[in-house]
Amino acid sequence: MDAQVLSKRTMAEQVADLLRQRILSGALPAGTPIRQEPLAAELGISRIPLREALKQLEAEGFVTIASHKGATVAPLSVAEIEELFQLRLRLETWMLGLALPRLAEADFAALDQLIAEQRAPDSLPRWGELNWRFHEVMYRPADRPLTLKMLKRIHDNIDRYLRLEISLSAGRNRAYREHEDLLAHCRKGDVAVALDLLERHIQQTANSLIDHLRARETAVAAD
Amino acid sequence: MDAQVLSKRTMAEQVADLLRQRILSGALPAGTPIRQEPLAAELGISRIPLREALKQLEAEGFVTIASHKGATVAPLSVAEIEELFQLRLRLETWMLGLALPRLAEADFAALDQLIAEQRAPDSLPRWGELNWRFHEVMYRPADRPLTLKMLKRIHDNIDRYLRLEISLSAGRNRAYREHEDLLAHCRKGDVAVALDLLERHIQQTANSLIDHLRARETAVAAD
DNA sequence: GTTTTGTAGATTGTATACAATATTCATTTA
DNA sequence: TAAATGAATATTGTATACAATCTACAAAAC
Repeated sequence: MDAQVLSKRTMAEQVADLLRQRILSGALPAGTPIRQEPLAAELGISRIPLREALKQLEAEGFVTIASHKGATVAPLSVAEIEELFQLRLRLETWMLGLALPRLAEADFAALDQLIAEQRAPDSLPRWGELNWRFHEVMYRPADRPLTLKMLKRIHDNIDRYLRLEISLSAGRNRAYREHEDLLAHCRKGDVAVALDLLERHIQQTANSLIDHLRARETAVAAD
Repeated sequence: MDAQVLSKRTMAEQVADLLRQRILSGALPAGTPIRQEPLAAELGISRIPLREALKQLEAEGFVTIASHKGATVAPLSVAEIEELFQLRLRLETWMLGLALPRLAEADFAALDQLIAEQRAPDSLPRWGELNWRFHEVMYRPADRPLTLKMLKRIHDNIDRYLRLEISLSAGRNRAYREHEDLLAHCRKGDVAVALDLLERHIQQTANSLIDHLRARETAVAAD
């Protein structure tokens, strides 16, 4: 039996999950104001649990709350996105270095499976989730749960911007190839090469996203 | 005029600050259950803003909330404290490397001032704050605001345990000497030595705290 | 015409009241 | 005696109602 399913979840928790999904999926893009009364009415609840959900999402970096003014979907500046990628670089190379010697055959099999799922034709809406799970499986043996939680938060915040760019499929195919390459070298236990590939993978992702965002920025400014 | 002072702060914010202070000062030690009704009554408010404050503190890592069971001051395991120190090591050496070439004379003066304050006889209750400000001034020129915020959170969570050990004054004096040493080499612009000293400073702090905690743990277990 | 002021409406913040869940402890049963 | 049951109590979760604050726009002052 799954305890999560059985345990009565609170309204605030369910609402937080729902809104998080809407933000990650792009249904609520950055900057969207969140009015409490209409949203609570739509969800059929009062504003109290909604406010608690918003506080939770604020802590996760998805929402900005200004006293007496309300909540909006948090925008990330290009500088902040760059910083998040730099954090990923530092933390993930550390984690992979710790985890690599402890990766077992079951982990490699799971990673193969995830790459296959990512390549499936209808996987696009689950791209962010599958991408994170790939990285998570690699880092979990490092046995650093707080760091892993931090990394998930960083990934999620990046992903809602990456989504725009990854739908173009060119970057997506590159990411899959890099995952395969990285996995192959992890299997061989080639630590130095694996860390180098991971570093480049993160760098590449950062560069293509930031180029894309800068292009959009100037396009918007030219309007 | 200071906008912060003028802006009307919400009850939830004030309560969060108050509780955070009580937790950091040790007035509310780890594991203490937080009952909403009595606490709200003591503060002269309703449970609604108190609940929002608790949600905020949960996000900051100071409080654990279990549905329908209530909130407690979050305990940190020795393993989690070790992980937090390892995160500090990675993030702070990175930050100092970025910041060092950009540290100006005004920064060095501020750091001198902070060491002097730390050495003042009545500074013990402000130890955590002064210690963080010393590190913060060093890292701020790195211009990585998200990382800086993350580090503050880590420092605060460590500090409420460090407080127990630092009151013994032996470790405190060691910390001050290490700060002075580190500052001297930063002034000289000696990057390699400064990074090495910072690394050792964090390691030393971690070791003495963890030894202390392990000793207490076995002492308690022997009860 | 521009800026300032003031008021009405919209929106958030919080108190109160009630519902849902968990805990405690006396009672029963094996 | 020990485990199981269940009602009484305590505690948290949420709806409703009201207070405080902000926003937008019209009127007044310069």
